[in-house]
Amino acid sequence: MWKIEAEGLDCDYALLFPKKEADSLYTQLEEEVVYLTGDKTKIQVFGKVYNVPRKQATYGDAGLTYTYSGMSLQASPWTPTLEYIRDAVTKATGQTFNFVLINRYKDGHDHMGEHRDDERELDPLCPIASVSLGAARDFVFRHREARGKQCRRQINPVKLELAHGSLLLMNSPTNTLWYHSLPARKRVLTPRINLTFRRILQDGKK
DNA sequence: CAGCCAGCATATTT
DNA sequence: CAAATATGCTGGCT
Repeated sequence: MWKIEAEGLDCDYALLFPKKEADSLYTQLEEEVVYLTGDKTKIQVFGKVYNVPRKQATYGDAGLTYTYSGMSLQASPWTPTLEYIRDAVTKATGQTFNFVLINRYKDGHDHMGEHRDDERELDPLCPIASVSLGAARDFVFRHREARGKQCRRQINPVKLELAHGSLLLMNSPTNTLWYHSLPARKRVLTPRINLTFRRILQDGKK
């Protein structure tokens, strides 16, 4: 397990699963996970509607709802594989989670834009655990004050590669001060499944 | 070289 | 004010 640190950024990175186990978890998830369809695959940004450039699914404890970008997503009940991964993350980090957002990037064209995980129902003090399975992908952090043409400060972005079977733990206050993204990588031809384990507050108020 | 790719600023309206 | 988007531009690499 090693530390990734910068001003206001605090992450831990580790290989959680050896290759063989990661392979079988990946295969099981490809069979088990049911991704969102219909309206839930659309997103509205700057007044325009787009198809989300990846597939998404939400699992978690009964009754939990996760809201972002104006849509409300209900958690499906945990599958055995997801429980297994969740418990492995808890064992490695000492943190407990009641929800997981799954993003599936079918190849290097699928991606995710710059954002922070600052939803209302997330406790900003709880870390978010990101498990990667499948194709390795680059991952980029940028400080919020180092964005835009006339940014206040010059702070270098932090880049890393998320490997098959890896765990990235994003600790407070990383998610408040830094944006992160999964840029497109046209040369990547195979899928990556990413699971971000979170703790959602029951009565989400911030 | 030409074509592709990556990085980054910007669009626009709720 | 800020946005889990795409696009257009620049500059670099193959």
